[in-house]
Amino acid sequence: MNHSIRTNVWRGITTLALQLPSYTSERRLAEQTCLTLLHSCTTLTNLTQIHTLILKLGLHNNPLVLTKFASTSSLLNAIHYASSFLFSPSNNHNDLLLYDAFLFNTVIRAYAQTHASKFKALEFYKTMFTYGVLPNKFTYPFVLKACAGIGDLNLGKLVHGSAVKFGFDDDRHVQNTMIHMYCCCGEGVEFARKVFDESPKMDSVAWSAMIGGYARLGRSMEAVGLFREMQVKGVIADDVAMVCVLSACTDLGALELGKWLESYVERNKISKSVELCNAFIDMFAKCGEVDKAMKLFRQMSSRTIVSWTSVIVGLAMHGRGLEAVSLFDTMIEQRVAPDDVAFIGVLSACSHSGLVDKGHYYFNSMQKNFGIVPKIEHYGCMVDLLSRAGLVKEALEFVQKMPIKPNQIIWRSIITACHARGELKLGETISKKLIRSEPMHESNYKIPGSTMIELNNEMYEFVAGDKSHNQSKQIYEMMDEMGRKIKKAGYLPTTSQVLLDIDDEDKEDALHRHSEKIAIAFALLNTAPGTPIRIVKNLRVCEDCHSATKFISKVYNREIVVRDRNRFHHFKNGLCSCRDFW
DNA sequence: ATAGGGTTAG
Repeated sequence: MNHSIRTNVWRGITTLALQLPSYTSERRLAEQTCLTLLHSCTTLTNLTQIHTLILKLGLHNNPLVLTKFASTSSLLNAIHYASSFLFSPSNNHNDLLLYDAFLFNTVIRAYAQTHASKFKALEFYKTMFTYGVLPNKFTYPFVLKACAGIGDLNLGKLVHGSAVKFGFDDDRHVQNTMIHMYCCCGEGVEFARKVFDESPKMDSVAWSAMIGGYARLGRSMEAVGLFREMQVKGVIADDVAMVCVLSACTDLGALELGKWLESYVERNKISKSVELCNAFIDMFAKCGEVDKAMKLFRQMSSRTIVSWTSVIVGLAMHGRGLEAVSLFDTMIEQRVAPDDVAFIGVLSACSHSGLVDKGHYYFNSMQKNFGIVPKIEHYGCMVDLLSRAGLVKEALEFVQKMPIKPNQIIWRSIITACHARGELKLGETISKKLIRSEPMHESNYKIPGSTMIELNNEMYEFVAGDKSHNQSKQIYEMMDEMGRKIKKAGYLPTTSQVLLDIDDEDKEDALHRHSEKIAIAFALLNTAPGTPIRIVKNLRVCEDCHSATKFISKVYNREIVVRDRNRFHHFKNGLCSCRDFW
């Protein structure tokens, strides 16, 4: 129905309804009228009119009308209004027939999908028992979804127990939501796995719930492993399962796997939903192939804000800030409304490419032109932008003027800038303050550095000084050779970033054993000459590794693509795409 | 009427 027809129908039926006598004997007509009205109700004003009408016609104890009222309210984000009417004392509470499971399910569903009211869903789940209404098999997916949103394991177990008690735990939908719910509850994954393993017939939904659960927790290897198991079991993935496994693949930086997944989609004719395309864009960008991501983006027939943001963030990560910014401008020209995440993307693009004025412009425009209130992340981007550009003083002033309390991330980007700019005293002062106010921050320095590399469909992970690999001997010989060759080419070790209190020779040795050098040696040993090497670091690349990798790319004539915690470095012929600005 | 999904500063 188009808008004007809808409005006319609305007017017509309203006129008719108001002519009905109160407590009309023609209950069916009154009921039908109300249901039709609710069906075409699109505004809150209409809803309150219908409310009045329901009372006038004495339909406040008609379950059919009440349920429709609840679901319409839910669509209009007004479930609170509906539930306070439905369960108000003026409604006849003694009439138990008034409420049925369908009505409660509608209310529970509405609250479960409303962001801030998951607890309300559980409240109504309890309320249904006090009214003597028993849950049915449709009740549990809604309640479990609310539990997933709350993320409380004990609550989840309680509802699980309840579902068992009423015999709904063998329902496929209930089981699948149960898996999802447990995956969303901190320590619950193992419980999810138990439900998953005990399910007699696992469909694609169950697999995606479990794979997605692992992926969200950063247990990407397990996610990919489970996807492989799924293929062995002969279950064909659908687009949602693909999104789940792709997010794990993206996390691992496993480009070969990503390409294989792309061909899997083609082979199995999986529908290319917007979400799936977005996941592919993100994967290609974060596995080192932004151009491929751009190509996919251009081919998409319809895009969402997430598609734009993914490709903007992707370009930014590769240091292609100008392209990212111009894409953002195109997006605005095409009247796609940016959201807060899109602004984080464009601001970080400015930051990584030193576009200070542009950054200021976007930051100011987000509130002025788009009514988006900047969050701590946006302030963080601005501080980072100023800090990286060497404007440490301006960054500090910005922090002092911001209306939000700065967090550790913000302080750390200033400290990093201080080190880079030789403002050691200032950096130290801030560091000391930070340690005093947030003693926990030390834990951040204790994450061990590791580097991953994909080779022949296998992921290899190395930590500093790693000797666990069976090629270890050759790897260390290769590293010695690398060291000799790059020194000859002019490489000088940068030992200033080594924090340990040891002498220079040992410091050099410590650098020499950094995980990314091990991974590069491993790659040089196992890949064909002239082919690109791709590695993924879990931390920011250190200055010495950055310098060494530049030399390695030249001496061994290899393109080396490094993804670190924040961004990409493309090393080629002795130079890096970040132009030493990272 | 019911289940699983994408982008986020360093």
